[in-house]
Amino acid sequence: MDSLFTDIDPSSTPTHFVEVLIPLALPKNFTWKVPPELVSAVQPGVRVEVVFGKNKKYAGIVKRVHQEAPASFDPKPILNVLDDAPIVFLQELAFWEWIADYYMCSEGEVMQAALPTHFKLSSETILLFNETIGEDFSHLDLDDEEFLVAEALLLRKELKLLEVQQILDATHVYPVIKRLLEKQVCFVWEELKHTYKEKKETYVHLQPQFQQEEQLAELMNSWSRAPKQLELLLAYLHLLKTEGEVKQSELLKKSGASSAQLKGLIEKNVLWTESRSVDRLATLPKNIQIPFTLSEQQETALHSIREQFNHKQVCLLRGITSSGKTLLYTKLMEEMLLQGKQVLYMLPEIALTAQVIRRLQSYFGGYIVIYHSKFNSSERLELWNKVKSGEARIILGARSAIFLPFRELGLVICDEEHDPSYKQQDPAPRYNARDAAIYLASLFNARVLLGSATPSLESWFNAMHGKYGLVELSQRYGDIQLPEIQLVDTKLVYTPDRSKPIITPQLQEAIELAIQQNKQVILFQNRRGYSPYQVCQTCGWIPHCKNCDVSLTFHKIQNKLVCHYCGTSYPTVSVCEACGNHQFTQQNFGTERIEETLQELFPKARIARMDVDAVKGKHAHDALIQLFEQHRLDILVGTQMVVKGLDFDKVALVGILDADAILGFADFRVNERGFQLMEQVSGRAGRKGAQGLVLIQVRNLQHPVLLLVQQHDYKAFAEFELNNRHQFGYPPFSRMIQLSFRHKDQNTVRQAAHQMANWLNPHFGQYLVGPAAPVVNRVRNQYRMELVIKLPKEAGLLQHCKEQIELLTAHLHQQPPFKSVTVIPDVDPL
DNA sequence: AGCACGCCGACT
DNA sequence: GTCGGCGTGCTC
Repeated sequence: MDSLFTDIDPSSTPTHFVEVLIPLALPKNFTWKVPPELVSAVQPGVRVEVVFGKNKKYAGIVKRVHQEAPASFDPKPILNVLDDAPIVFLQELAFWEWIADYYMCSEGEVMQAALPTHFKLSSETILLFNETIGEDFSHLDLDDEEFLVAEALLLRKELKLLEVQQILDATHVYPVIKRLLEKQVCFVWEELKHTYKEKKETYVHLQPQFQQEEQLAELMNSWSRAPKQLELLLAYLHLLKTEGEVKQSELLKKSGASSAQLKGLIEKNVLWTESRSVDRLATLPKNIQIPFTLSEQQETALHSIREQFNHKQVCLLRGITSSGKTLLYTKLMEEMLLQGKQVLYMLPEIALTAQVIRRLQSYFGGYIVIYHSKFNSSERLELWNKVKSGEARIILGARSAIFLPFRELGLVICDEEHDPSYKQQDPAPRYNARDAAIYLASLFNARVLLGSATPSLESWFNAMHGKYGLVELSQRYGDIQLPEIQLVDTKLVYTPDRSKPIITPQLQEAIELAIQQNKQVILFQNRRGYSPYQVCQTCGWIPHCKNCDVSLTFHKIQNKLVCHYCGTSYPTVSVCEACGNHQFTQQNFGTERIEETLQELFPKARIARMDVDAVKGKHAHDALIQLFEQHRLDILVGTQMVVKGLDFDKVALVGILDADAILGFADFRVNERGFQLMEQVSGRAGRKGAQGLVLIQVRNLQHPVLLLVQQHDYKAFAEFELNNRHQFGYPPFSRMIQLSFRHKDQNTVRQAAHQMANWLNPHFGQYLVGPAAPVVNRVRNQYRMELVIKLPKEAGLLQHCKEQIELLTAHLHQQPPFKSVTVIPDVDPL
C-alpha cells in the first residue's frame, strides 16, 4: 500500500521557505517558498529573484532558510537564485539586523544603505549600455540571450528590466542581466548620474621576434635612419628594465618623443600596443614605507594603547591638535597589516581630503583603498569586491564604509570621533557610524581606537568609567605652543545700525600684521550666504520661504534668496510685502558678506571662501586646500569646512567672527559643540615656529565655555559640562530617543504628538520632554512636532521603550485622524 | 516604495 | 454624467 505513494512522500521533501530582505522601507521581512529544484541553491546571503506586489520584481537577499510554513498567507515561489555564493556574509546580516533593531528601522532600509547599486535590481531598474565596450561583442563570449540584450542595448543605450523581458520573451531575465553586468556590457543606472568611463591605459610591448638579445642587437646595429625612433626605443628598453612594464603615456613623457615617432616604430613591427582596462582604483605597488620614528611621548602612548587593547575592546586616544595621532594610527595599521588583518580607518567625509589620502598612500601604497560618497557606483563595486576578497587591507572611508564586506577585521580607527557627521540624519537608517563600528568590531573580536582632541562627552564618560581605555597625548609635535586666545568685545564697536560688526578693528589690525609678516589667516563663520535675512527698515518684515517656516538667506553672488532647509531659491525682493517700503537692511552676516568686506578692507590680499556653495564640484575642495597650502592665498573664509583635518603651516591668525551664534543655540549640546568647534578652529593656528593667535569676536564675554576655550582645558570643560548633563539627566547619563511627527496639517501633528505623549506617560512620564514644535516647525510644507524620551541607563529599559514606541505608533496609525502622520524615531539623536 | 481601490470636486 | 485628485491599505 505504502509504495503507491512513494513519489509524494511529504517527509522526504519538506517545503523550504526563505525570509528575504528587499530594498524597501517595509516594516518587516517577507517570506517566499522555494521550489524543490532551487532548494540546493538557496543559502543565507545569496540574492533571489522574487515577485513582490503586482508584477514587480526585485532582487532580494536571503536572510534565513527554514521550513516553517506561514499560517496566515500562501507564499509565492522564488523565481531564481542569482548567486552561486553569498554576496553578503552571515556576519553582515547580523550587523544589519543589529542596526535595524538599535536604530528602529527596517532591515530593508539598512540593506538599501549598505549594498552597492549594482546588486539592487528591480523591474524599475534601468540598464545603461557601457559605451566603452564598442560594437563588437565577439570577445565577450555571450550566449544567445545575452547577445540579444546586448544588441538592444547598443541600439537603444538604455533598457528597463521590463523591456528586457519583452525582448527575450521570457519572465526569468535576472540571471541574464546578472551575467551582462558581470561582463560589463551594461551597468545599473543610479540617480546620481556619474559619467561612467572605464579607465583604459595603453601599454607598449616589444614584438616577440625582438625579445631575444641577439635579434635586438642586430636590429639596432642595422639602424640607419630615424635616430629619434632609436632614441625612443632605447628609452623604452630602459623603462622596461626599471618598471617591468611600459605605459605609453609614461614612455612618451620620459623620452620626450612624439606619438608619430612611436607610430613609426609600431609600423616597423618593432613595438606593438595594447589597450588594457586598468583597475579604477589606484594601482600603487603594495609596500609599506613608514619613514618616521615616534617621539618618546608617542612611543609611550602606543605601548599604552596596546596594553589597553589586551583587556578592553575600545580605547579612546585624546591627543591635542598636532600631537601626532595619525602617526600612532599608522603604526597600529602597520601591525595589523603584518598580522594579515584588515583595518577600517574612518574619518568625517569632509576630512577625507587629497592631503590625507596622499599621506597614507605614501606609507601603505596599494594596501590602502578609499571609499567615500564622491565615488561612482562602478568604483564602489570594485572596492566592495576588493574588501570582500581580502585584497584591500586598509580601508579609508567615511561613515558608510562600515557596510563594506570585511573578512578579517582587526582594528577600527575612528578619527575625530566627536564629529557629528558620523551620525546619519535623514534617510533611515539613522545610525552613528562610530557606535555601529564598535558593534561591528565586536563581531570580529576586533579592537576600536577612537581619536579626538575634543572627545564627545559620551566617549569621555565611558573612558572615565573604565568602559573604554584611555590614552592621552598632551604635547604638540615639536613642542609647538598652543595658540593664544583673545576675546574681542563686539559690544564696544560702533556700527551705524547697531548690528554686529563683521570685522572689529582689533581683528583688522591682526590680519594686517599677519599678512605683512607673510603669514596666513583663517576666518570662521558658521553661516553661508551673504546675510541670513533682509529686514524691512520700516516695519520689520522679513521674507520667508513658502514651504518652510524659516527666513530666507540672501546670496549676493547669485542675487537670490535661498531657503537653506528645502533649497528653493527666490528672486530678491525690493518691495516690502507688508508695508510697500523699499528700504531693507541686512541683519547679520554670512561667509559671502565677510569675503566682500575683506576685499574692501584688504584690496591687495588674496582671499577665498570655503563653504558648500564655493566647493560644489568633485575636486573644488581639494583645489582650494592646495591653493592655501601653497600659500597662493592669504585669507581663507569658511564654515565648518575649514575646521576639519587641515594641516597648514603658515597660519598665524584664526578669527572666529561670531561666537554668540555658536553658543546661542537652544540645544543641550551647544556647549559641547561650541567648545569642540572653537578648540578645533584654534588648532589651525601656529603649527610651526611662533605661537599662533586666535581672536574670538563675541558679545557675551561671560560665557563659561569661552574661558575654558581660552585655557585650552578640555578636562575642565568636560567636568563642567558633565555636571550640567548630570543635573538635567542628559546623555551620557541617559539615552535619548527622539520622535519626530510630520503632517501637512499643523493641528493634526500637534494632536498626534500629544496623543503619543499621553500613551507613553504611564511608563515613561518622568522621562518625557515635550512634545514641542521645533525651532523650524514647517519644512517642505510639512509641519513638525518633536517628543524626546530621556531614558536612564537601566538594563532592558531602552528595549522596552522601543517596543512601546513601535506598538503605540501602530496604534496611532489606527486612529482615523492620524493615519497619515509620519512618525520618525531617532535613537541617540545629535 | 509602488500600486490599486475608492471616495469627493470641476469639467466635457 | 465622467475624469482624476490623493488618502488608505496591502504587498509574502
